[in-house]
Amino acid sequence: MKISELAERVGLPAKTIRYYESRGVIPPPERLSNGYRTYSAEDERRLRTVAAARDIGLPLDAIGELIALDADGMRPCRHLQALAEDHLRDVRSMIEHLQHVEHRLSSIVQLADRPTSSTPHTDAVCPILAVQPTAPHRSELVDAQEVK
Amino acid sequence: MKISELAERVGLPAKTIRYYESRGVIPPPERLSNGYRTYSAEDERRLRTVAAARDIGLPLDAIGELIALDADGMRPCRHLQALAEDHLRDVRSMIEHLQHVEHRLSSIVQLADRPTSSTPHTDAVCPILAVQPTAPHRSELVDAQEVK
DNA sequence: CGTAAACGTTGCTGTCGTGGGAAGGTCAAG
DNA sequence: CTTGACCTTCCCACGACAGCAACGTTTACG
Repeated sequence: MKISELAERVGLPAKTIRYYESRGVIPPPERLSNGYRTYSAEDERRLRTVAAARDIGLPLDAIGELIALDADGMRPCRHLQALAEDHLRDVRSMIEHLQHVEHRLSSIVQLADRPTSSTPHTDAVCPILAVQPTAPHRSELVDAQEVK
Repeated sequence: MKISELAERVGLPAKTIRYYESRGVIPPPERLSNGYRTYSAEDERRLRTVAAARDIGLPLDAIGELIALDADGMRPCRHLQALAEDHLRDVRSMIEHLQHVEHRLSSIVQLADRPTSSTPHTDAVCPILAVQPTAPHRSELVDAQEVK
């Protein structure tokens, strides 16, 4: 199986598969005599695991450790559990934060709907932005997620 | 007011202020004879607006347009409203997505808690990852948010 | 047989919003 | 005079890719 067929079957761009290899997330596959990568069913299984782990937002480095453990014949379930617990905390705080932002945004939209009567011309660039900021503190950058 | 004082008052690192200037988010300030940036109260007002807009997750380019409108003497409230509406949609879909992820993660954590009896040794790297994937489709990358 | 399309390969750059650090100029205090 | 606290510019790194360049290989067709 060449890279574009694997890409088709797993639903990832071929470029992404090469990137995962270069990052050490998946082991380098065999090569044909012309230098083309050739993949086994085992490789496909691993790549599907990578995709599933990526879909829940785990970082590639952590996924790479899971795959490496698997390649060593270990069952990385304990490891995965720990990762999932940590990430679950992060996801929950992200949700909380986004709900604050959602609330702020919807009040901005509503305020902007009214005429200037209820939006006093303060000295701010835009009065509706002058409402109390959501986050009194911030520090940790949390990862991005994909949505359709 | 020099840059570190402005940074202190607004609560942003001086480095970030210079970055905003280089990105065209804020206009370049006056310079002292020695080349140091010097900021007015007007500049501080604008920077606070930038910080408030950034806290709700607006992209810097969009914020830059708001500030530019303000610098041209316009009230960018209509513009802001449109931005907020669009972003509100994005934020809501991000929240939805994260809630799916949260659900997946918590079921992974629970499954991993049980002994192998309930986690059949499938051919997957880790059986608990084999559960139905959350997102049947995905495409659009949505922005990251900050949390503490 | 030539050639064009459709693959494959490597490598570089850009995204977004910073943080970190280098290498150097300026200024006030001791 | 030196130390330390500022300021300046510039470059590198992050995560997870996407886009493009420039090139080699294979396959199909006239």
